[in-house]
Amino acid sequence: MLSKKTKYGLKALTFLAKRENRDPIQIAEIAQSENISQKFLESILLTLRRNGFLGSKKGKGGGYYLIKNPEDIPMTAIMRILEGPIAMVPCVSLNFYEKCDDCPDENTCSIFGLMLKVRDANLEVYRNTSLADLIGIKTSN
Amino acid sequence: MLSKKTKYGLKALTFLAKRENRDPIQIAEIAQSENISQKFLESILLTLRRNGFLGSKKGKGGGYYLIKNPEDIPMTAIMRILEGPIAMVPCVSLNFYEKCDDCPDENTCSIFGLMLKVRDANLEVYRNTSLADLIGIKTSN
DNA sequence: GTTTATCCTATTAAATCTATAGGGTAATAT
DNA sequence: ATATTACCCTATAGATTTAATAGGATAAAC
Repeated sequence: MLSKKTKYGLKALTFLAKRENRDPIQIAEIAQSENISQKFLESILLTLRRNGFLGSKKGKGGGYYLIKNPEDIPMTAIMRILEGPIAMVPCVSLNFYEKCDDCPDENTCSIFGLMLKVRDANLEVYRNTSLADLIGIKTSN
Repeated sequence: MLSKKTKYGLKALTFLAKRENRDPIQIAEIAQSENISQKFLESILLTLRRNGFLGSKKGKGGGYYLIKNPEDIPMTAIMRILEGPIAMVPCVSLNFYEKCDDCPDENTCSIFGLMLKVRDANLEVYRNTSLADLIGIKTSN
């Protein structure tokens, strides 16, 4: 399941990406427009700023704004920050590798190969999708 | 993240699939061999039996056994039973469709298209992998 | 210096996942 | 028959994660 955190984060990012200019937008405006708890969204935007996706400005006329071109923000980056590892098990994760505590040996694990294929399939999608693609015409089907 | 339920279920299924015959195997033996809490595994096997993957026999000499050929058990089926929907959001789910409560319109939702692609990528993998594939030689990479 | 709006940590509330408890039921062996 | 074995089944407790809130600190604008 996609967490609300990721969902809200993506909605906020697309909201900002859709705008013609990069003037700061207040949290309140995004929250209201996208139907998101303002405080919750606040913590999400903070995370996105700390990870280099957003810039912010304090005080009157302040708010958040995109710091990069939407074309240059791949889904892999956003998903890893908001949702965590793309892999379903740590032992096949590229960026969050960890040994599975209950698995004695990856080479004999029956699930390992499947999880590898799943990871690659998801990576393929996320790598080939940027924030810009999300605000464009909807994908077919 | 893959739940322990699914992980344990898959391990139990592969354990049973690997055997040469289809004699009943006790829960205790599977649990011990795969390092799984016996009571937890019990409830998982029960689910798998109720969904037509396993048969069971009571009393002495009883246990669980595979009811189908491993080749005829696609990952889609197992994942849906144990892990739930393959889609990350209900609005793109084939078998568990539901409208997202916070989304006014799927046609204008910026995430919809992405989630559709992710779902299809995962389906592609799960549809083309059977339980038999899990006990074979490990996938490359 | 007052207002505005982000910054930041901590805490609570809710939901989900994992595991256990404890007795019921049916099959087998003797 | 009856004792034993092993699955059947529901409920519940414990642990973890997710979602949301609280409340003040900091910095910019006017």
